[in-house]
Amino acid sequence: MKIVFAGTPNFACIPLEAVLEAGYEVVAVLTRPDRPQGRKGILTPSPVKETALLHEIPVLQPEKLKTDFSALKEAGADLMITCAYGQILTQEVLDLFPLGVWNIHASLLPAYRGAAPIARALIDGCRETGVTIMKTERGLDTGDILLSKGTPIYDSDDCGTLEDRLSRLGADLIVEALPLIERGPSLQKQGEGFVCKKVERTEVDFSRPSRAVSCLIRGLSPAPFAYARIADTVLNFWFAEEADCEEDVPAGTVVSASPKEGLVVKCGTGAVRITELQPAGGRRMSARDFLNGRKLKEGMKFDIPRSI
RNA sequence: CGCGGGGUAGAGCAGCCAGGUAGCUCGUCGGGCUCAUAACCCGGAGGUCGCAAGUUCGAAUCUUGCCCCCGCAA
Repeated sequence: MKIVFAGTPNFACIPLEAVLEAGYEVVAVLTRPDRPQGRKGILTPSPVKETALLHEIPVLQPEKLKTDFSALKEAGADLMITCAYGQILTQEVLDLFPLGVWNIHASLLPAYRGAAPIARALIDGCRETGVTIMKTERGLDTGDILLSKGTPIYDSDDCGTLEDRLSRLGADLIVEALPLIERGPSLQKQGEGFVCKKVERTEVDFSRPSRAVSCLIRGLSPAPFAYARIADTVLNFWFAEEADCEEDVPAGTVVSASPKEGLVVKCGTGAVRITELQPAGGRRMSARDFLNGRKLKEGMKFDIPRSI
């Protein structure tokens, strides 16, 4: 069975390697074109491309798949696996594969269809999410479901750790799914679901409840980050946990700023303890290290963004 | 030429503008106090001040060039 693997970000790398390790013949990898990255605008290949090159698999990266899929056709694969590829597939492309196109999606469909299911589930405070293998159709993640598996979301998770776990889960599931697909699987239709939007860099609104703040921070870490302003500077937050707070002070007030107690900020209800952060121009550091520089004192107040 | 911050002890920072003894918080090591401690007190070790050249009697500090790290924006 010849397979094309379509994917772009890190999330797709482990599934790709799993498919290879399981002994399948991946005849080509489809990924988005190299993009300029960082301050210097260096042209950077996608993580999936790097993985493909490592395994000496031909890489296809059309700017517009919609009009430029001749190379994909020539690959002559029986089946395509998609995993966060990043371009919409047309019916013409879907029809290229006798055994169909199958998607690895990082949510328990039909919840969290779309762009940023992992971050969104975390931000929304979900206690569980998962991975779904389903048939890729023209609709946005609406195809019939073949397999799915859940995993708990812990308070110790951020988007990075959760993505990593889901990526491994997706790898296991796709390896489990391929034999089923060859045999002609039975599928389950999706129920009523919803689409989630891409995540953006977001200013923390400390007037919200502590859990909402903590989930936002963790959901946007390690990118694109929840941030806040204080004392004429911007802090990116890498990690936060909920904390107790008896004090009756306005939301956004720094309740504790000692290396021992950590950086505790009052929220609308409760408080959060920022444990990992990054000042503008600086490296990521523990709150302890940050506070050792004595930049913050108790009683100072974070800006609260205007109502959204 | 997109905008900007930074490189000083193991960590996080101050000192630089107005050149002249290497400072703070923490960690670490040793000692003390204590029933005890992550608490408190005393003491110690630990630094090519990113690199190079220049100015100067004297440079972390001023000048020039270079290297590296990072935030925003794309």
